[in-house]
Amino acid sequence: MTQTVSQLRPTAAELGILRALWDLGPSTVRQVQEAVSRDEPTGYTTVLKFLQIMHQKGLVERDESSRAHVYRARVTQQDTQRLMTSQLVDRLFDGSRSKLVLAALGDSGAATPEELAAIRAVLNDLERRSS
Amino acid sequence: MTQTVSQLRPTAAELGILRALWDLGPSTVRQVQEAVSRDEPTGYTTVLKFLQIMHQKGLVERDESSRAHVYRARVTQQDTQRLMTSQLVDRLFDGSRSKLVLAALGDSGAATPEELAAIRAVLNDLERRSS
DNA sequence: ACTTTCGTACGAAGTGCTTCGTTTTCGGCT
DNA sequence: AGCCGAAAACGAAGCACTTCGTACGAAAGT
Repeated sequence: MTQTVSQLRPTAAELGILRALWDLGPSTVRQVQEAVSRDEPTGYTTVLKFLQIMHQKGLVERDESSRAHVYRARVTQQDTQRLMTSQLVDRLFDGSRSKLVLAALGDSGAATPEELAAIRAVLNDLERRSS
Repeated sequence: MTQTVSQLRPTAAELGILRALWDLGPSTVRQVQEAVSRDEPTGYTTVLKFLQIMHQKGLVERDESSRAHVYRARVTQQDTQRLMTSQLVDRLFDGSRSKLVLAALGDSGAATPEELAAIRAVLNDLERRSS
C-alpha cells in the first residue's frame, strides 16, 4: 500500500484541504473544517473523512497523541504546484512549458510591474546559466 | 440545457478526444478513435459515446450528412488552455499567474533559448503596454 | 433479395469522488 | 462510578466519469 507521494495527485476536494493545511500549518480537523468552510461550506465529518483518506494515501500525516488529532501536510505546496503544472503541460501544451508561460502571460492584466520584474529576473538567471 | 461553452471544463478523457480533434480537424469517430488509441488504447464505442456526450454538452459539433458523422471541436485549444490555466492558478497559486510562470520556468531544463526569447518578447510587449 | 460490414444509439456496470448520518470512543465533570 | 460533550470511526448513499456490450439500421457487395 505504500506509494510514492511525489506521484500522487490530489483530487479537487483534497486540494482544498491541502490549501488549508499549507495556510494554517499543523491543525485539528475542526480548524481545517473552519478554514475550508470559509471558501466552501463543508460538514465536519466530511472534512474528517477526507483527512482520513488522505492519511491513508500518504498525503498528510497525523499526530494522535492528543484527543483531537493534529494533521499536517506531507506534500509541499511547491511540489504539488510542480506536479500539477507538469500534468497540465503534458495534457494541454504538447509538453512545452514555455507554451504554458506564454498562455499565462498572454492574458492581459495578468501581472503587475513587480511581478514582471520577478519573471525577468528568473529569465536572466536561466539565460546566464545556459550559456 | 444550453450552456456557455466557455465555462465548460472537459474531463480527462474528453481532453484526450479534443486533442485528437484539434490535431486532425473535423473527423469521423473512427479517425478519432485511431488517433486517441495511439496514446491510450480505447474501444470504438467508448470514443463514440464520449463524442455523443460532448456533443450534448456543446464541446463538439457534428455533421450528420454522411453516414459516418463528422465531428469538430467547438472549443479552441487556446480557449481551453486559458480556462484550465486560470483554474489551476486559482486553485493552486493563490490567483497569481506570475507565480505559475515562476514555477513553470523555475524547473530547470524547461525552455530552450528560442523559447526564452519568445517569452522575453511577450514580456517586453507587456511592459511597453503598461507604461 | 440476402448477407456482411460498418455505423449509430442505448443501457448499464464498474469505479472513484464526495458527502453525510449514525455509532463508538474518549476525557472531563459531578 | 456515571453522565455529557466533542471527537473519531464506520458505512453507505448519491453522483459523475469511464467503459463497453448489445441492439438496431443503413449501405455495399454478391
